[in-house]
Amino acid sequence: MKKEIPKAYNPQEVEDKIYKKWEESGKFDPDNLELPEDAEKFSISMPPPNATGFLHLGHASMLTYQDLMIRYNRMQGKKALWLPGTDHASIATQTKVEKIIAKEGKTKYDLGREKFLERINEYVENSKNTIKNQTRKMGSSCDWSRERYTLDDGLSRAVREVFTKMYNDGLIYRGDRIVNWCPRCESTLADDEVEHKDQKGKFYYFKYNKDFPITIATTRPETKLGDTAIAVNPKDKRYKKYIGQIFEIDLGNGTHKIKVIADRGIDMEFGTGAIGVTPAHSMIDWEIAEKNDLEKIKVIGEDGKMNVGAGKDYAGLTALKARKKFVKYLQKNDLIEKVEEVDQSLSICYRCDTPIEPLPSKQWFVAVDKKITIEGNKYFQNKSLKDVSLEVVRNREIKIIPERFEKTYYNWMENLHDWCISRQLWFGHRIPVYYKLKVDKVHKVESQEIYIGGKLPENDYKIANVFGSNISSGNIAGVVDKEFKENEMPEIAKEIGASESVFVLKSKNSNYDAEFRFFSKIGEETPLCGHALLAGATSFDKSDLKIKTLAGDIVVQKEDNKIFFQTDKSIRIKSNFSEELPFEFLGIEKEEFELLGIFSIGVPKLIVRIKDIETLRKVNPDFENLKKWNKEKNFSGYCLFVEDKKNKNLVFVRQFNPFLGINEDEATAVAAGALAAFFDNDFIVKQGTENFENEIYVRYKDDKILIGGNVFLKNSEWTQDFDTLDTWFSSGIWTFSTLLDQDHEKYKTFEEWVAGSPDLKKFHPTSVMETGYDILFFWIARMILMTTYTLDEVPFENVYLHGMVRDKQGKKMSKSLGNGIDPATMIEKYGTDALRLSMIIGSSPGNDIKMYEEKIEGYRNFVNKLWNVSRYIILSQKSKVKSQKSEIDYDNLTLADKWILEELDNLIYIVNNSLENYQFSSALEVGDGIRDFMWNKFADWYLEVSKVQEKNDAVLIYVLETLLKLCHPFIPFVTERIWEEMDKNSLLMVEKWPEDKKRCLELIQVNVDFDLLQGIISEIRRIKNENKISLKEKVDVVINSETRKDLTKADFDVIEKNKNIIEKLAGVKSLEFEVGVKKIEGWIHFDHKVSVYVNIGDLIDTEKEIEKTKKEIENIEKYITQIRKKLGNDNFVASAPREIVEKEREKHQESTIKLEKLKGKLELLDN
RNA sequence: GGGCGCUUAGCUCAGUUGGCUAGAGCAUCUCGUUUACACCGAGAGGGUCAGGGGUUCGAAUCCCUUAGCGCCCACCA
Repeated sequence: MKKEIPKAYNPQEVEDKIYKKWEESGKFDPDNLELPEDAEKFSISMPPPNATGFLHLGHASMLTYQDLMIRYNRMQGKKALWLPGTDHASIATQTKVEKIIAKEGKTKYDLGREKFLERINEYVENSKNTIKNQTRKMGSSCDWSRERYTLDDGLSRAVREVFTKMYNDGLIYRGDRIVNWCPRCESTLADDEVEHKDQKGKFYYFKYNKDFPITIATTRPETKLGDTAIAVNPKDKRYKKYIGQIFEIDLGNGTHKIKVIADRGIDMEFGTGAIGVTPAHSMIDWEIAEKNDLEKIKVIGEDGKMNVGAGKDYAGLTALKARKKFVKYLQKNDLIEKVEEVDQSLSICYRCDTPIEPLPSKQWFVAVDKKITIEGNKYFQNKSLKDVSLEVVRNREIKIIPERFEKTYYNWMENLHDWCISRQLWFGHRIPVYYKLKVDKVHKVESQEIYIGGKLPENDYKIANVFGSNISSGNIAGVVDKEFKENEMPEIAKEIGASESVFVLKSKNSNYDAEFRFFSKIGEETPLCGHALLAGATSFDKSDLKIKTLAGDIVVQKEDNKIFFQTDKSIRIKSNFSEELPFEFLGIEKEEFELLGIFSIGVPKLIVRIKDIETLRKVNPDFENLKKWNKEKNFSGYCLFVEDKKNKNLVFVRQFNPFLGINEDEATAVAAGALAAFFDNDFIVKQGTENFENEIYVRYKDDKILIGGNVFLKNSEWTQDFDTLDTWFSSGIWTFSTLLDQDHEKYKTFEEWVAGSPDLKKFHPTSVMETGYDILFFWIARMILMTTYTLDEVPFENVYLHGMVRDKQGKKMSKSLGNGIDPATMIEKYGTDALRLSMIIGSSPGNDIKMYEEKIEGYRNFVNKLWNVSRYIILSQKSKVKSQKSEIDYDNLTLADKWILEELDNLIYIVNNSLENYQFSSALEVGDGIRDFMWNKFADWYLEVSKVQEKNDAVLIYVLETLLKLCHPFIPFVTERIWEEMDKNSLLMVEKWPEDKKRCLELIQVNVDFDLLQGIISEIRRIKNENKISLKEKVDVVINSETRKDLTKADFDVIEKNKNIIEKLAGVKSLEFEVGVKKIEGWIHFDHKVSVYVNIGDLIDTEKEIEKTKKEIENIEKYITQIRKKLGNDNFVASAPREIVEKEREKHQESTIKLEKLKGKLELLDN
């Protein structure tokens, strides 16, 4: 009764079903493994794939290695947990979604923060599902019930808790420092998120002006507009005399001072030996400036374009254009000495390849060098994060495989600078810092009250809104819904902590609709206030307002959303004022703008709406004339903006203040305040620039407003920091945040939470962290840093680093090169098992692996071979396998049985050994691995023999079962499927892993004997083959030994006993053996152990055989000479180990015999 | 500039304290549709272990050096 088993293994039909079966069994969850309490744990935290896009071969390889380890350990009876998840990957995901919406012609500002985040979440949901499905496709036996996402509620709380803890321990601080800024992402980057690209560049040698005594050299002339010093080496004789001198220069952007300073770090050989110090736009210059207390002039803005600091000739230009312009300026003034071509490395963003601008900025940092002591902590006793992170690897608490990466790790860790963790991205964990303004702390940002982590306290006072670029010049505008009393206002201002404040009060005085007070300093009333007007005007429904101010009465008219003002004192504004606007100074036609309103802090300004963005770009003011005009009209400038027709929320504002000179911050504050007031706080105001100097984006609706890094408070609530945390901050706590009890609300404190999380106790530290070496720094290092600190234990015991997957040429796979292989396609074509094998075989820790389709195809054959081996055994069973409980009868085994059992035992040992040492490839293919056993030993020899001798089902089944177990971690699908076919009512996945029994007392003899059989069979086959005799054609064979020395009685017994095997496998008609025969008819060949005489008459090609034999003789003579030389060397005999010498002697003897035989053969052939 | 790695058969790679005439798989060539498998079987050919030097009784393996390739780090302004 034969079962139907397909001839070829068909993975497509099998894999999904098998995976479902595993998943439904619940055995991916270690709690369902029915193990004793004290069973050893084995846990892996799956490196969370980015929640973006698809799984690529890199993921496939990672999943393969981890699944392999998990399955191996699970079968060994350990509590095996593989915890899967995904990472929100803020910068990568946000960039991706930005690209997607760009195809729709939109930017994130078009959508606004909320909608944009919705879009991202939608996208993430989608890719998470894709990733999960593809992870399943790979056969990953991870515990889906414990799946996590970095933005999960629990994980997010963990982030806040850790942040707070670090803050409280003084390890997190907010600092004003130079950071890496990506203009495209509009965000900071950590040092290691910056990549470098080699580039040709020009090296300009020039002087600031004709009389300047020192020439400097630079590749970025445009930054020199922000120079405040020249640094030279103190030993440099050329410049010594200038050190300490201060020069005044003007590069066309106003005068500033240049101080000549000494710095030992300056290379005298390089360039001119003098460098222009640009504190705001170079990391090293920043440090020099810090040391020397230099002024820092910012000339490039967050958009990567020159800002007002560079002067009006440059403001708004891209750095590149500004460079050209500045070089032209230098040429015109004959200041350039020479220009050289040099190789330089350009810093680019690791996510979008945009060149990085170093910019000064206020950001949050993790202090890595600060030494702290935590009571009762085994690591932190006057140690820094860096100290401990180094220590745990140095003392082998964490082992990195391969070891050489430890050096890399040390090197990186030792050079680590404070880690900038704030990002100006929208997607991610908001920094858990809340700000609140208070009276006595209002003057400096540094003294803002800060609330870290957790929930906010109750509101304790009320402000209508606050605006201002910095607190010292910050403004508060409010509508106070109560009767105005003469001396009340200063008190209110004090109470709410305004440094400058405006109040609009509803008046009961019938002459006025409102009254207002503006306080330029606390308690000091002043007459001017544009925001007040706006704030006030918008607070009333009436279209005509009469407002009382200290400056006089103002009439406000609202018409079609426009507001017109008329005052009797400071400004005369008519409703037809737009006619009077100096549009000609702006370089645009009058139809292209309209007056919208007026506002002011000190001096009134106009607010003008421009028709569209294009028009706004055209604006090119004539400052000289504007200045004059302003003076006449008592104006200080304009605020121009464009309202997006489609989306009312998008507004670009451009501020001109030719009268006072432009102060970015103030302009921002003014515009922001005005607009916020005018539009009833419907906007977030974000300082930024696109093409214009001093422009402000009023970008989207929210209840929070950010102005130039400060907050715009509404309703006096605590306001959370707008920035998000570096993605790696949350990844850094991944190993334990995922194991914390997700029902976290029942724990009040972090300590309680940790104590109340059983999984954490059970599975942490994780056993192995398996990942690519490319994220050693990004991730591994940060996990070590964060976990040792937070939990007082390491995140993992071992780190296994795999290499990158590359194409056949060794190139990185990438979409642009089109050389990528899609794992899904490969799985479709060849099956997951084949793909997995192609990942494992030929790979070694830390080394890249080359991947190409032919390789995968090759391993499909491997899988199929196993399938057919099993098919044969299963089909050839006399009785059903199911009831096969019969033990192997060890007393009744044939030579082949014994041989295969010993070989199998040896295989178990090899596989175990390889896996324990993370040598996955060698378990399978290298040397005597699984492949060799399965294919070359079991299939090619044992199964063939078993067709000849009486079948020993018990042996066949035992070997197959064991083989399947050994194969399972590598190729889980096919093995499980075969297991089914064997009618086992169990899952192979949780079968017990084989142990090598070391029962091989007979091993050596068995091997020798079977080797003899194989040798004879191979020899006969070879002879036939070389003489073009079909294997099928039966020949007569005589096996002979000239002397008893090389072929014993026992050998003859073996041959006799297994005669039928030789006859069958080698195609032999009659087999005889003799001793001492010198010559028989026909043809002769020698093996090293036996001589085989094959009687095949005339069919031999004697010439060829003679030649071959001669060559062989030559070779062996050479070899013997070598050995003799060795043995003749007294030094060798004296100093080499005894067993080596003994081996050499044996070799000598054997080859001498062989040589004699070969000579005999030649003699026979010659006849 | 500093660090790490690689170079072994046409290709992909093993070769773990230095000791089999340096091994696999793929590809090549020859023969073969033998009732598990042509996604197969039987056999064969193919390497100055990148070059040079050194240590050693003995080097693919350890040291030095040269060349080529690759990667990482770094503030050459």
